[in-house]
Amino acid sequence: MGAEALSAGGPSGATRIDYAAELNEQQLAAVTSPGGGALVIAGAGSGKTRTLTYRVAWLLENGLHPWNILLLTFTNKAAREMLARVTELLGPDADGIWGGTFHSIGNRILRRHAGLIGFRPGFSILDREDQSDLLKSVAADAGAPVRDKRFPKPDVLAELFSLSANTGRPLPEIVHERFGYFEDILDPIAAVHAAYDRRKQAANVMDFDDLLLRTNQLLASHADVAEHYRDQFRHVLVDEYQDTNLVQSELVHLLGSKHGNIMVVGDDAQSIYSWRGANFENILNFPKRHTGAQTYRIETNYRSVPGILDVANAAIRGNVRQFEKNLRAWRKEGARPVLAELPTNNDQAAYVVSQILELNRQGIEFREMAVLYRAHFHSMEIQLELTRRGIPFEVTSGLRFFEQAHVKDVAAFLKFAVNPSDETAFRRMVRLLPGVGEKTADSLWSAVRAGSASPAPFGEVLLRAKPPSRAEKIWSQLAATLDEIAPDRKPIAPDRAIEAVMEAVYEDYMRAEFANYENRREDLRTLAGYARQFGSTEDFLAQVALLTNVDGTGSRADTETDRVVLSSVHQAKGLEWRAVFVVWLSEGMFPSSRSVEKPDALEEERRLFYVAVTRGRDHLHLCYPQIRLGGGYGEPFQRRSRFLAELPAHLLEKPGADEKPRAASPAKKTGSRDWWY
DNA sequence: AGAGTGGGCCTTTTT
DNA sequence: GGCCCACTCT
Repeated sequence: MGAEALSAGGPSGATRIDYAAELNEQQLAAVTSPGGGALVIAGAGSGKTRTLTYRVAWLLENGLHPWNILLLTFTNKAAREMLARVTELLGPDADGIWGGTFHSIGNRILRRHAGLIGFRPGFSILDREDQSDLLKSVAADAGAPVRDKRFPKPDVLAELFSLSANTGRPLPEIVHERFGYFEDILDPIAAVHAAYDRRKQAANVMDFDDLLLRTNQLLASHADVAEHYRDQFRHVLVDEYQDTNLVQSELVHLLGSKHGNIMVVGDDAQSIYSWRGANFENILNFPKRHTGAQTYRIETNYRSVPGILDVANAAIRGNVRQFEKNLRAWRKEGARPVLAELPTNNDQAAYVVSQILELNRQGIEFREMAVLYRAHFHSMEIQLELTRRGIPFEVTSGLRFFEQAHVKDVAAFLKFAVNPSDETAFRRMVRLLPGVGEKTADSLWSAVRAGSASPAPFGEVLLRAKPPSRAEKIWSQLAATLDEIAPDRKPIAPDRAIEAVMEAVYEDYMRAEFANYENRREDLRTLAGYARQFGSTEDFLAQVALLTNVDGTGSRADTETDRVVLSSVHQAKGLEWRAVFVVWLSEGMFPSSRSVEKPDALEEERRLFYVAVTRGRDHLHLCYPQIRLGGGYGEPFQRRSRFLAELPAHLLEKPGADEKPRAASPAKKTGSRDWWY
């Protein structure tokens, strides 16, 4: 199946890429797979992205039209990188591939056919914060006991509903399994759930989960639409398959089943997102689901020195449920990983920083080094120490560009102008006005709601509501602004709309509200510049919702680029550094105390450790403190992580003589455990 | 509505 | 040790 598309030879004639020379044998086998189901198990650092991009190039060179390829990724970053690399290989011949995140592809399909499932094409997208805002209002209206301390907060509700959506399992099951303490209030929770769905439909808004669920619903209920896309996508390729959830694998199946050419690439050993619904079974069961599927393994690691890979292979051995595999080192020699046991967390920080300085003296740039940890608060002392010693660093956390309040505020005006049923946007917008809080926003919305669906000018519609006297003047200004950015309800270009909103109301607001007004104004200027490339405000808003990345905006880009990276292991996936420090390898930290009693969760922690270890190219330091100082809660005495205990001792070295940890108490390991508790 | 205070809680995160 | 939330007071 599908092979007929590939055998004819490309219309453009001569092959330009020498696949056999540029790929190793295992990569080549996957790249030139005849079609049908294909599972590519790609170990860490084995050239997974390379394989996938060459596969796309190979398909195109063999005559497939770009339009017939669907390339699904998990993140925007991966999508961009992949498409850029294909373009690098083939140039404009690659234009027209359907590539992107699951959500963006869902969005693209739904924009065309939303009408068939009770939405209108101009629907807006709720991000997590919008979702919480709406849920708060829905819960109150649905008569849920929100004043009861035990009733879940909007964020928790969102988590619950999302987990149910992404795992395809009914709410009661999710509650029973993960939120047992809510079981006796399941009824009101379910009522909120149902009301939330109705409210979204009425407001013509979708949350992130809807972009997947509704796409599946559309394809399952409208055979003609499904057939159209099934025809089109002769080859479906999926990256990071181990992180897909049930809904996503369903979508892959719905779109790829006609031609059956589905290639999924992933590494079961790096599946670290089950807690948010990823289904590790997808990759384990792929061969069963797609009978006749070929399995390809790519196991040569080009990244790390052999010593690091020995540790990685030993680390993952403790897991039961996995495809058997063994990373083979391509590199021949290098330093052995170091096990650094430090007396306290402060010593740990001092050790890491002194090692960073030492490696820097040896010629490794700061940006080539990373400190990885299980949870963000583990980085505290390291940050202090780096600051103290004047070493530049960056922390990969915090708000993303499009999640910042001022960006979302301005977007709310545009959202409402495009979709006047969007009550979340309306609420956000009016709450910027003086004297308007939650209650007033409610009453304003009920006054405006009916008219907002009519084609009347906003000036007229908003007149029906009575704002607090303090806000009367600005109220008419708001109406005028809305009519300015959507005269006759037709939105103008997004960049001009942003400028209009800033000029009319938002600049004044920012100046009064934010100490860093200048920076924020600069952000919005950047946003307007970014918006210029979009044909319509609707497209722009969909992108803003889906693309939560900061990069590419860079208005306030730090000039210092040589910085040590501090990152959670989750966020480090897919990246690599010459030197990697893994800190807080103690029981209860890594693995997290919440996971130690659940075997599945513990296996995931172990995979996480595997991910951490395999980020390092030349140097790896595994660190843990024996005593935790200064921490407010929990046990001060730390025990070495079981993940370290599982490693054969000969794989690890003691810290080098020149940078010995300060206190030298030769720690007793076993036998003295009772002493700790 | 908004500022101020005390109590409880404390992974990981993309879209 | 610090943040977020709920509650109180103005």
